[in-house]
Amino acid sequence: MNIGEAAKASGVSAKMIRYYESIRLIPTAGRTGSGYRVYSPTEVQMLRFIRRSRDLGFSVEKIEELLALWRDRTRQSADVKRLATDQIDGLERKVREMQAMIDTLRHLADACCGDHRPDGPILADLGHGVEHGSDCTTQQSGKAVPVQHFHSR
Amino acid sequence: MNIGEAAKASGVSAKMIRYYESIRLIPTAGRTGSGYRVYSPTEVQMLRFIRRSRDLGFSVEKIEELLALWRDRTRQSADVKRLATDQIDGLERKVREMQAMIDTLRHLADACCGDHRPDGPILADLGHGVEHGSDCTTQQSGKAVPVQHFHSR
DNA sequence: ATACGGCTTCCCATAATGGTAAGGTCAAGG
DNA sequence: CCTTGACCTTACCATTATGGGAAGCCGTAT
Repeated sequence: MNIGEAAKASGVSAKMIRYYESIRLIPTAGRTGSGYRVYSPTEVQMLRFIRRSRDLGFSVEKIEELLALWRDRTRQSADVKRLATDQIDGLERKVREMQAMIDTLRHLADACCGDHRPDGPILADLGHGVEHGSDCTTQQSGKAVPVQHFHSR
Repeated sequence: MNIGEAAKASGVSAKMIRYYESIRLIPTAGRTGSGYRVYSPTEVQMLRFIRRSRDLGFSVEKIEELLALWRDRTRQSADVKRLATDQIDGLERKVREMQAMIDTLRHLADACCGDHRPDGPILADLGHGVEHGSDCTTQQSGKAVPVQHFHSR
């Protein structure tokens, strides 16, 4: 199996397979005489494992741990469970942060009539913080909350 | 006001102020004779506007639009409202995706006893269990859902 | 033989931010 | 007057995970 076939079979792009090899997430692939990488079904399976883990939001760093557990015959399911619940906690924290942003934005949008007046409360609020007596105080201390930014893909 | 004071007053790091200038999000700052950047209260206010918008999850690209509206005296509040609701929609979509990940993970974690048995269902599911003889029926669609990855900061 | 498609490596780009290094500047104190 | 320390400047590098592209080799079908 060459890299293209392995990519199709695993759902991981050839580019990413090479990348995973370069960062040693996966072992160095074997080569044909002419230098083509070759993959066994076992390696494709590992790629699928990685792919699925990425789909579940695990970072490459976490996947390294998961792979170690996967390979380790002496692993204990509690270890795996801990990784999973940590991941859940992280995701839930992010969800809460985003929900807070949504609440504030909805509050601002509701106060904005969407009409043709030359000024709405949103920009004023953004510029001056709390104004108009609005209680957009979901914004806590002066310290910034780590924020995720999203680009549509 | 030099860059350090402007940073403190706006909550935007000096590093990021220079970055915003370099990408032309903010106009080129004035300089003292010796080359120090100087900031007026108006510019500090713009930085605060940016900072608050970032806190609400707007990308720099979106903030460019918001700033244009902020500066444009002929702006219509409907335009601002549209940006806000678009942002809400994007955030909600991401929340739904993450919730789906959480559900899947919780399902896996619940099925995992957290005990000392040398194997749990999580790894088998992630890897499609080929190694341990289970079938591949846990596999869903081959198409990936766009996924966010989170690093704790 | 030739063309096409797949493979290789290497370099570049993304978004937003932090870090570091080498050097100039300013204000206070000896 | 000179030193010290805090602050400023630019420039470069790193991060995460991924895609794009070029230049060149390889394999197969016509």
